[in-house]
Amino acid sequence: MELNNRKKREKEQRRKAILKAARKQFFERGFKAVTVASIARKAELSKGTVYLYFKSKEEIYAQILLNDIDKFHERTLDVFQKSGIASEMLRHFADVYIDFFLNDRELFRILMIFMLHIDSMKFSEELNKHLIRTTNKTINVIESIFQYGIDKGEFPPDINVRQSRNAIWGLLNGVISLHLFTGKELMREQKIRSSVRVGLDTLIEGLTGVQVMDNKNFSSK
Amino acid sequence: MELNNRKKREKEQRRKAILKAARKQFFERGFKAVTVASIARKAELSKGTVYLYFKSKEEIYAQILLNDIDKFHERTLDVFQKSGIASEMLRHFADVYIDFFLNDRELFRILMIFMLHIDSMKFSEELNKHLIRTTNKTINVIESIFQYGIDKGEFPPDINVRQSRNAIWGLLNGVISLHLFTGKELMREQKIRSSVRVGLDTLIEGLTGVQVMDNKNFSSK
DNA sequence: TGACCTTCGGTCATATACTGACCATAATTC
DNA sequence: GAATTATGGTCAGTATATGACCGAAGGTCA
Repeated sequence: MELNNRKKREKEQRRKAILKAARKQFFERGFKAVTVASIARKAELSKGTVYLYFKSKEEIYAQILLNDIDKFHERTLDVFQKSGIASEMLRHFADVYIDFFLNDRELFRILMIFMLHIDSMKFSEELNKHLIRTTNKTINVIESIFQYGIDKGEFPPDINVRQSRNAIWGLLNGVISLHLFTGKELMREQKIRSSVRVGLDTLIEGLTGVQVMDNKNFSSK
Repeated sequence: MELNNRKKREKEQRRKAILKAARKQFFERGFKAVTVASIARKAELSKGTVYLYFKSKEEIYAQILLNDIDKFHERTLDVFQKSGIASEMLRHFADVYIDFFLNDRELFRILMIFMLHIDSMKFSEELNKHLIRTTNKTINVIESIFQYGIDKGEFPPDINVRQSRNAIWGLLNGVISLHLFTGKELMREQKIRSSVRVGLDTLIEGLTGVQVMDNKNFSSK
């Protein structure tokens, strides 16, 4: 049957309600501790109905993670709009990265655990692949920035793009992981930003030999 | 089956959607010209579904009319809150009456036709009874005000309450009908209010012998 | 006038959506 | 390691929605 608008709207509403209820619970209590029944209850649906919209508990989790990461990825694409200078793009990227994960620590924690212990996670092959692919899309943004810097003559043509990308990625994750996993959770946002800024500039200089101009105002939004 | 909240909410939503779609069409094009199919279409439901919520086209119409009148009746009850003086209550009643019908001319038109040509309307006995009963509830508010005036000593005890009530009711309907059914639809709201005011005060004086104080500010909202 | 056509209120068999008791299995308890 | 509990996933049963269909009423035309 041809679905009319109302029906479509209502289906989407149900889907959203399930995802919303699930997201809250997963991020509060972790994948394991949350039951499908409790998701259903919160979404004001029965368990059976949840399974009409998603084929498994894991699929719900997957859609939440992948959707969140996608939203993040989309935001990182802004860096190409805001500036024509590669080093500024990298700074902008770092800002977006920090913003996003400061506002969604649990997602970051999950992804970190995923990346660090990929073998021990018992997600399906399917979800693993998706997560890796989606994560890579984001990592590649960094690579693109370096490539852009080379093309524009801002960076020397002989730098190792791949290695540079990994270094930046590692720096960002390192600082934020430190923040999340050590006892230093209360480290102030501004502190994180400034340590990332310093590390970033140093790293860019080391990788490319380019002296990054000291623009202290840059991070102000 | 025990209906959970979501189900209840959604049922109410459907009902509201049908009534909303129907109300608009009935008041724009009249009872006859509107088809159940078009109501259903506007409410984004099928004709069959409309009949799950209402047992006939007339029942939909009935609920709309009765509900509108009930809302009106409720508002007229305010008169007992706002003042302890019967003549002011009558003025207040007139204000509410005018306000309501200026904002809902079609309902008024329908009721007028109903009252004037009750025999020619082909509503069911059921709806006729309801309409009359509901209308009477409102007329009785006027009667109550007169009774209150007598009890408080504001009006002489020997006035004919029933007759007074009918006179007021007639005055209000007369002025508004004139406005609606003659070519003078563009007569300004303020004009109607002032002609009702003058007529009302004169009528009260004639009926009760009480000189109504000339309080020109009364009607300001 | 009466045969034909159109329209529309109302019905109902079918289709879609939702539910929660149930099942198999894995975790936990004792 | 038997017994109990907890939970992901299934499915037969129920509730809700749909639109093709029917009959009556009114209109049209010869």
